Amino acid sequence: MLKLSKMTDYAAVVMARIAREPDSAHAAIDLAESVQLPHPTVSKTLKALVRAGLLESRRGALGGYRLARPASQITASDIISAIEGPVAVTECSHADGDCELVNTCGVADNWQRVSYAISELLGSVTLAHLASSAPLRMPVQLPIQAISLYGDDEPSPVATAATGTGKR
Amino acid sequence: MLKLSKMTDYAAVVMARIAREPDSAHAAIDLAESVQLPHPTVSKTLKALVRAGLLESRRGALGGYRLARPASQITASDIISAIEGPVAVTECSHADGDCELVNTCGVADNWQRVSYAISELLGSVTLAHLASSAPLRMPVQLPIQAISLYGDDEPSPVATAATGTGKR
DNA sequence: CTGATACAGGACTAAAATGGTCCCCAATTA
DNA sequence: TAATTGGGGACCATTTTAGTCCTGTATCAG
Repeated sequence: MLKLSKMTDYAAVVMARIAREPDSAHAAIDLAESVQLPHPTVSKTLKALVRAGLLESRRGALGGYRLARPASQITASDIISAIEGPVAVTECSHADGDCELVNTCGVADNWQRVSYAISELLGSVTLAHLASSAPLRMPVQLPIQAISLYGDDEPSPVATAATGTGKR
Repeated sequence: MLKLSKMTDYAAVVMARIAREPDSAHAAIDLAESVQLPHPTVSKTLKALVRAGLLESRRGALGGYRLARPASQITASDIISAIEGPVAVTECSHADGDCELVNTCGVADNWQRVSYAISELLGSVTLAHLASSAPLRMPVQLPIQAISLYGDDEPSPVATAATGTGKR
């Protein structure tokens, strides 16, 4: 399925909800009400988003949550990472070298690149996009044209970029 | 993490292994040996790949598995779907209308498009690519340029395409 | 025809991840 | 000072996942 967890799903919904009314603070209980989800669950999600630096919180009466930065500067990738950790398709996509099967695996490098491409894609979708009711236009036949085999002699610029990314 | 399951990971590794030697039949036990994974597990994975139509099997002595079609015509998306079902980022990405929160959610449509884009991306990576030792060149900054907001009045071609896809 | 090989299908178990709840504490404001 | 609201983490139930095993069936060699 390559599915996001429910918590991440909730996070996106709640973030979008806040993004549509960015100038006021939103109490967890109100958000829970407006998205029709149980309060404790929403609350837990919000805490994670604060910890990840995507939301700011204020306690006390009149407190609540608001975006830490404009919705156009928060990406789908940010939200996903906040809840489930860095985007990586396979265990070894983040290149820590702790997989003892690297030798017999034979696909690790290429998975890493795929992972990187997905990560880029998700990084290009902002919360402003998600919250918008105007549909996005996604690159329909684009990937097929863009992907091509790279010469053996020529070092791939993507390879180095991808390797440098996946810290954990 | 947006992570594939281990079984899917194994599936990719094993498929790649077979793809590198497409003209002979490969017994499960030999494959298990060569990728250093337990035999029953590899066997289970292979069965699933046969059921999905990606591999053909033959029983008996001299039997084993081989690709059902050329490696260039098997995609990463095929392999993932074979093990974990159709690629979908969220529960509602496959548009069956069985999510009672659609009204309060507000992001379903856009997640569907993201899901579709990822699916396309994975559909453009073939087993031949994965098995190749030559690194792929992935579209590094491409998605950012390709994604843009779509006018409200103009119906998005992607929207219709995506909706038609996610049968289960 | 017989026996060895190798896949098919599915039951089963153990371990881990996930979703969700609850409680007590700290900060803020009226 | 009291009411409100988030912070942190413990905790539990359920589901999912990974992995094993067993019984059956097709194929081939001799």
